[in-house]
Amino acid sequence: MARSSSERWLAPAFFDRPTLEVARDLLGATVQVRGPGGPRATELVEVEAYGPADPASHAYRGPTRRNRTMYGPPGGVYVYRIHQVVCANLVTRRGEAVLLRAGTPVGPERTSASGPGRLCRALGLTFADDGTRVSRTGRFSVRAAPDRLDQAIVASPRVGISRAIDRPWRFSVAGSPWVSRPGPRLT
DNA sequence: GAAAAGATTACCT
DNA sequence: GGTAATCTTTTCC
Repeated sequence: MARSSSERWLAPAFFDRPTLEVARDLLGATVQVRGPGGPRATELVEVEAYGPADPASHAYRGPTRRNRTMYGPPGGVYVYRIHQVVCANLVTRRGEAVLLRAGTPVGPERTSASGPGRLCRALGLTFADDGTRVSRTGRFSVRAAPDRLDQAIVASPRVGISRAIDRPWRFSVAGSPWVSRPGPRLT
């Protein structure tokens, strides 16, 4: 699916595509979360794909209590906890998802969204959001990236995993100051 | 039922 | 650059 107008909200069908394609197309997209204090939004600058037959994926060993959302419909929001922090993914095809790793600062406070835990905290996402679905008018919505990104997309190894560390399935916007450390590989 | 590991972050030297 | 915090899920016995 090609990128479309900058005002287009992504429908669940957008996520029903190969995970690597979805991951790349999410760079530059805007994630918005509506909450009691008003909507909070960030423009994605870094994501990671967790695909099929992927030893690093939470779904590698099949459905479990934790990863059940990954087996739900495309466009689902899979939230998991790690070390007192929550991280958010968008479900693509069955058992696959894209981890949201970093975005531009959020709100007038310019709260940091650089890093998967900080991104969730900045948007006000909690474990209670696990299992919700992307929708134009709901709590969690995603607006399409511009037709053409100003900057190139960089592929590099994923962060913080111990298996399948060779797969370059981390995608980031080249030169963005908000990409989480230690920064994308330059090659 | 117990133990280990973890898609992280903050703070230390 | 290294490590502690901190706790749930998973995995193994």
